[in-house]
Amino acid sequence: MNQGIHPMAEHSPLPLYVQIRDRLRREILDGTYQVHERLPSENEMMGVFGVSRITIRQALRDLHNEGLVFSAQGKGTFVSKPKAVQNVQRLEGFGEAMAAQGYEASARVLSIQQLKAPKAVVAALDLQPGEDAIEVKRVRYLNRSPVCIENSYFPMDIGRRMFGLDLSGDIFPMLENLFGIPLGGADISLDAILADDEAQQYLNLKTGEAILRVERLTHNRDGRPIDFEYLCYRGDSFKYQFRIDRK
Amino acid sequence: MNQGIHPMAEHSPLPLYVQIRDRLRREILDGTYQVHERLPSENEMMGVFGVSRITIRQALRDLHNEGLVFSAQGKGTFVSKPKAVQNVQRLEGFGEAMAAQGYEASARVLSIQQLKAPKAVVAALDLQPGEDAIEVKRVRYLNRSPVCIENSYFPMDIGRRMFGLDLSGDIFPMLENLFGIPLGGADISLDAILADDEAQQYLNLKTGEAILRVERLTHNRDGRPIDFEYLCYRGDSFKYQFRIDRK
DNA sequence: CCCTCCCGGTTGTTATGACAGGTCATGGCG
DNA sequence: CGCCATGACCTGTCATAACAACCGGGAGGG
Repeated sequence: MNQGIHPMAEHSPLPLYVQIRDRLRREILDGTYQVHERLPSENEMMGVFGVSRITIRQALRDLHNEGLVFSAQGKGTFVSKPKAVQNVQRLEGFGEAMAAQGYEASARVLSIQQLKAPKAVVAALDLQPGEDAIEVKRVRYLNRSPVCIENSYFPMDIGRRMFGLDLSGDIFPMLENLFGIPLGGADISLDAILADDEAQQYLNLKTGEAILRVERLTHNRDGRPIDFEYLCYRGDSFKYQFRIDRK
Repeated sequence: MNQGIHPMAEHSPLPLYVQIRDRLRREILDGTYQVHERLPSENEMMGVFGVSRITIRQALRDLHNEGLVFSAQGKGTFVSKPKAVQNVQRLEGFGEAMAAQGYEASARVLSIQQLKAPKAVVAALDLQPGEDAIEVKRVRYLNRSPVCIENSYFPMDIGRRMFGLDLSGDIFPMLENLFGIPLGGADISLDAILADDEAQQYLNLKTGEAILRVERLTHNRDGRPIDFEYLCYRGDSFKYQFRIDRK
């Protein structure tokens, strides 16, 4: 068995279902499987990948949750229409959103420091004038290319707990699960600006290129603002997508 | 077995994992389990519900996808956060949104014409290759300053009815009230680009200024795409704002 | 010709069993 | 006293097996 997917080739910590899921997703996205085309049956995949049915189903289940495939009992599993956007009524961080769409996201921490909160931060986080805040600067990578500079500001009682932690992952799950802060919603504001020095340096941009700037103020469930961020995306390599409904 | 959950009590077509999932969800929402409280372990639940572990895990998997619980290997499964508050963002046109905020908005129609739909429009509106569409080009003004160029594409059956109408107002209410088309939702995509000739001309921009570009595909309530638009906003005079919630 | 029944194929559900890997408390050793 | 090894407990992953529910087409009967 395990002819298609190598079982645990020494240093292959990735679970089998993850390998299969990612491969199927790649093949769906690159057109190997057309929209509404039937995927091989679970039984066939068992043979192809040399794994048991439960493993195949686990991979398909994830793809189903992502909205990439749908199943019909007695008929098979099919590629669904290529919806560009799905999870958008939901507040998600960059990494969460990208992971949900099958991209490989990572972050590099540039700095974390305590400073006197700038005016905009004071207003956003509802601080006292002159109060300190914690600033976290990160660069976001997508498929190993820098796409976003992220400047986050936290109130002291939350931000001080971040020193010494690994901030290269997603912050939202960390706030929720590690800090026990239930997140509520976020106010988002988007505009377009020209690349400044910082953007040119970290995003490898030339002078005069366009930047998609996002201001995001995230609240906890009680409505207290807890995270104010500036996100500067390369205009040529990122789109902010979402879906809204009428009434 | 099956002491807690009755197996298939005559007319109980609900799968066991659905019954367990729904019961756990109810208990989470009504406070039987507090936020961040540990749920019984999978092993314990096997005994309580009298089912196998795979069934328990299937129930927990669904709750996990709903964002109600999260797991930590070696520790247990925990309640993540209370119920979902769906604050749906309302789909509004430019004029509607501006009027709601007390601004004075107007529009000038540059052109309306029938043409062979460009590729992106064909894909968005789900047309046949080579099919015609109606294009409406407008400039949007806020307090008498131009802030947005709006290129809208409609399928023929809808667009042809627009000739001769006054298009200087809002299109969405027109579609709903005059045409009797109930609107559903819209997929929105934002990025940043540099001003092109058209933008420079109509928005009074210089070369090399940043543009906030919005692609908006609006559907009717049945899900049929009926309006595909490119909106190009001056980066320095307009912000796109909205609010989203975390599940 | 048409309708029905059946059968092979497919997904849906569930049981049992096993091992890997993480967490945590306890207790023994230095 | 402090450190760490150990084991109990937990979730994560995967295999094998079975039956149910459903779909589609073909065989057979009217």
